[in-house]
Amino acid sequence: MDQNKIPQATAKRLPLYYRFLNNLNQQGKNRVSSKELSEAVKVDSATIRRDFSYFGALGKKGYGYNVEYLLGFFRSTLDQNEITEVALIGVGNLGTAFLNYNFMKNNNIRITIAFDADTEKVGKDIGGIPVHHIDELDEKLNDIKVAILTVPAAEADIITNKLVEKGISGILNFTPARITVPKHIRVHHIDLAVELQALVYFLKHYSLDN
Amino acid sequence: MDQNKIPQATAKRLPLYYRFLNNLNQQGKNRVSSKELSEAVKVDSATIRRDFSYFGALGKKGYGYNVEYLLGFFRSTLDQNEITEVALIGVGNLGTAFLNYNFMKNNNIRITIAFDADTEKVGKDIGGIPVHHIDELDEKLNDIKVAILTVPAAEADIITNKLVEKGISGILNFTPARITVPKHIRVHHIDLAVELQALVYFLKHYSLDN
DNA sequence: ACTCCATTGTGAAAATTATCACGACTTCTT
DNA sequence: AAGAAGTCGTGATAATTTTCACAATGGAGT
Ligand SMILES: NC(=O)c1ccc[n+]([C@@H]2O[C@H](COP(=O)([O-])OP(=O)(O)OC[C@H]3O[C@@H](n4cnc5c(N)ncnc54)[C@H](O)[C@@H]3O)[C@@H](O)[C@H]2O)c1
Ligand SMILES: NC(=O)c1ccc[n+]([C@@H]2O[C@H](COP(=O)([O-])OP(=O)(O)OC[C@H]3O[C@@H](n4cnc5c(N)ncnc54)[C@H](O)[C@@H]3O)[C@@H](O)[C@H]2O)c1
Repeated sequence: MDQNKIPQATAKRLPLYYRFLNNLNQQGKNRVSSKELSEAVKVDSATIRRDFSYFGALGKKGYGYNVEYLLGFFRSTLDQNEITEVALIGVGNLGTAFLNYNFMKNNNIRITIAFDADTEKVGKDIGGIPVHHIDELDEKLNDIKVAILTVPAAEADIITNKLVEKGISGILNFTPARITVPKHIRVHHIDLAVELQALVYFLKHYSLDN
Repeated sequence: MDQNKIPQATAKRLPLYYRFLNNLNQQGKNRVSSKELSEAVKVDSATIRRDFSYFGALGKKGYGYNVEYLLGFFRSTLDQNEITEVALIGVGNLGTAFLNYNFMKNNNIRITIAFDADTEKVGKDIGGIPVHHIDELDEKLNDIKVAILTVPAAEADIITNKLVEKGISGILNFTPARITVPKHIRVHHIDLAVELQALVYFLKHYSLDN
């Protein structure tokens, strides 16, 4: 595809930059330096300049970056002009929190459909999003390329297989299961228990100043 | 502190290894190779061996690793013999999900106290955890070194300052705000909107086979 | 006891990521 | 108009992380 040159580390920071540029724009600021941005997002200013430079010369020497221009640039780079629809599987504690959350502030990604196995939940609207039975996945999940997985770990592989068959491209996996997918499908794991344990480990084993 | 030699990338994987070793142990397996482990946790087997090697020679050539031994080793390395208490601030959608979640399967980390500003929520027990008013933070938050932050973004800095004053060491921050802390305090950000946007970006801009 | 096989542990190389440091250019000030 | 101050873009370097590849060695089978 187009920009295979952009380092993954950079790509992961783009949404963060985008959000802060939006904030600045809403505050009416029209100029920003890598130094200011650095303080806001806690990323070294040289790293920010390097990140931006992969997209060309976006700023002006001695001046900084024009907020509106940069924002527009990232909006299209991050495909925020079109809406990306996302499905959520597993309307439990975590799934419900996501459905109720307004992802779409400054953000054109929407959860538009949810699935669960529990007949208590099926048929409801949660946060304005309809919950269907998981058996209807095949019928209802069309043209959606991204799924959020918040089912119990034991169900993760089964559901993943269904999603893969249905032609999903990316999965944001919140279950502790490390799911197996064909290599053209991208999975990002967010493993809350691991994050918490890792934080505790760092606190106990790393010296205070790093 | 003790093991400043262990790369951060390695440290972040330790809880993952620990969990899978627990699973294997419960399944009655008493032997495992880096290759098997690799398939389960989706980390290259050479990386796993390298990770383990920072702690010494834990395995046997031609045999692999003894599950029980390795598990015991990681249990003490990850301080899973003692309980780590954690506070949660902000009992909203996300906070409630965490309180209801049983973090402690194979895991000695517990949320033991929660705080909120909403008097509707104060006084309740959610998932068996008492919710106190945020104004009681100073009085009630003692000896707890780790906090999970799930308040609205606009409150993040205020609450962070309170936590810092109270002597917290680590914060797991779920708000989109990039909070500012003295440098001896460790903050891990889990930014769900950023993760989702990054996933979408990868899908659209990276070729299918990587 | 001997051979074969699997698998570790690790030097060395490669890949990725972050940071330094400065020349070039812009804007601001006087 | 000239000089000072500020800030980018980037070559070079450093730091970190991953991966290769294989000698060394323990275990299993005969
Ligand atoms: N809640 C947390 O704080 C938390 C933290 C870390 C990890 N997780 C993980 O996230 C996942 C979800 O956690 P949760 O607390 O929301 O669990 P939950 O039990 O509250 O929710 C799971 C939901 O999935 C539904 N479900 C079960 N089988 C299904 C199937 N085959 N198809 C569709 N839906 C199905 C259930 O009906 C339920 O609504 C789990 O894997 C959990 O380990 C949760
Ligand atoms: N829910 C999600 O799916 C989701 C996704 C991404 C990010 N987030 C972020 O996580 C945070 C929490 O999200 P949420 O959906 O749970 O929000 P929420 O509004 O449901 O919950 C926030 C809670 O914080 C409490 N609160 C407000 N001010 C407080 C204060 N000063 N002290 C203590 N408590 C206070 C509120 O009473 C409420 O219970 C937000 O910053 C949000 O941006 C949430």
